[in-house]
Amino acid sequence: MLKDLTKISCLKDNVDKNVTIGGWVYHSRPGGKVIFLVVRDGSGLCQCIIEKTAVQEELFRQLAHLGMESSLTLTGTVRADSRSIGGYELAVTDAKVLCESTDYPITPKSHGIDFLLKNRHLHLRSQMPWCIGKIRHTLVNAIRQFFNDNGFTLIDTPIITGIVGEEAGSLFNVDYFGMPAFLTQTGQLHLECSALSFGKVYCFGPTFRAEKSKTRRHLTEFWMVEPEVAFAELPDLLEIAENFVSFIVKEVLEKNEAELKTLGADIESLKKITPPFYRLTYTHAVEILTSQKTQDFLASQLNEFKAQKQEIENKINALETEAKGQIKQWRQDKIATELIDLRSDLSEIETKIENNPKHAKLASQFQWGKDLGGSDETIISLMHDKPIFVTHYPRDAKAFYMKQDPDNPKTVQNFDMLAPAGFGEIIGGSIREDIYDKLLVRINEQGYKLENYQWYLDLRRYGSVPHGGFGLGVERTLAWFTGEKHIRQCIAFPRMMDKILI
RNA sequence: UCCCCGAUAGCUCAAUCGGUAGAGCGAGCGGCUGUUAACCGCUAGGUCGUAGGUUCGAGCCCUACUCGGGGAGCCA
Repeated sequence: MLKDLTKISCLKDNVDKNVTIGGWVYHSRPGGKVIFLVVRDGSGLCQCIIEKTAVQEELFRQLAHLGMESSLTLTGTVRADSRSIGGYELAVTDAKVLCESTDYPITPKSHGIDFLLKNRHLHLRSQMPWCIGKIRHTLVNAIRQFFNDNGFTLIDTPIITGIVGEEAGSLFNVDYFGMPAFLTQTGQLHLECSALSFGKVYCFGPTFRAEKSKTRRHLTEFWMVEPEVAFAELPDLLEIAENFVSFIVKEVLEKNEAELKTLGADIESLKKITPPFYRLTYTHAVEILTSQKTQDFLASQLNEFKAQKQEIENKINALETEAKGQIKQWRQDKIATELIDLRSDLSEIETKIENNPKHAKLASQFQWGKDLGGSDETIISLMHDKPIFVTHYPRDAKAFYMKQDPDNPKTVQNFDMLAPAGFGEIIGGSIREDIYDKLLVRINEQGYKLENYQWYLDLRRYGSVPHGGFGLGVERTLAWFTGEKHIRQCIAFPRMMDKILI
């Protein structure tokens, strides 16, 4: 069966030939003498034309009544037609229905997020999840390719672990034959061992955080890639990170331009993502945040938001006035749909207007020593058109293993990479403390049990070298590339706080 | 844990001052040779999230709860 089928993505190579495709009804527009069936097969969409005179009468009747997501095979001649989606269509001569679907829950009209998540097992067939899935595939491949081509060795770090990376206690507990264990929140500590064996290593897999964060940037299970490099100093890491991010952007742009367009991604901004990225110290970032320039920037943003709000309100008023007049029913419907969209835009812009002064206040009152908050990152991110490295955070705000900066002992040699245009943190990383005595002090300061870290200290006892690494979140990166607002759309089966679907 | 918003047909949303519950999509039937979220006609579809309260009368007002969305903290 499979061998007899032609993939829709290959129709362009089969013009004027007779082929059979197998797929699902994505959209149906039955007419009296001609039926338009848009069929998807996992490789693309194809409009199939069934003329009443070209097929048997009973088959025509059956095809005219096919519900969305009915599965079938269709045989016919491929022809180029600019009116068809994808530019090619199938003039059907025969078809075989495998499964007739009726009452498919997901309709061509808009749905709420709750409904779509409850129907995730079916929603996965829709265009948006499909496009994101194809881009994710490219992204994951590009990530592996970059590290494989640059001398890194893949290390599969454990998912069940007894060690805790950072002090955060928000880990999932596992009852491991009566012993306490956790689902991993990072492969870093295992990678440090590995880096002292292989030199350059990386791990790539799921990671788990039991943080009670219900936002569009959080998942409890997400995928992270973490390189770790021996003999590396901070500038080395930044260079690897910017080359890495530039490479994966380039790959996605090359291989998924059509999907990016369908999703409405900002392709022009993505094309700007090339080395070098901006470099900013934490101290400099604080100066920016508390500067008049930032206050002016936020004030101008506020004005822009207000202007946008006014514009949306004007549109709403105009449509409401029009709807009150004597107009055709179809126009009424169209107005109703537009109003729903506009009201949703309006509510979003109102939130921004409400938050702007709060963020401005937070930024202006920012004190050296605190970790950068989400809104602070967003402000820095909005002020740049390329990714920004923020380096040298205060030692007290960061994890115990980060290496102290010799030039300013109050800071550590770490970095976050912020995606531009308000997307925020995509990467977090650091040089690790490689001096035995200093690490010992940090472990004691944190009040950690020394016996749990003897093995970690061993790495500093036997052939310690400067080393470091970083972690990049796959779903956040994907959200940034695609312009998707919710991170949960960027994984096939999202796991969120208080919610496991299938 | 805290703050804000919401819950009306399978889905997305209306319902003016508290006064008989509405529309589109989807489903079913019929019509239409080129449709692009097609269009036109007809049909079916409701315990207004749950429990109380105020009132002659509650989808609308009040209280509590449940569920969902957005945000803070934390983070990739």
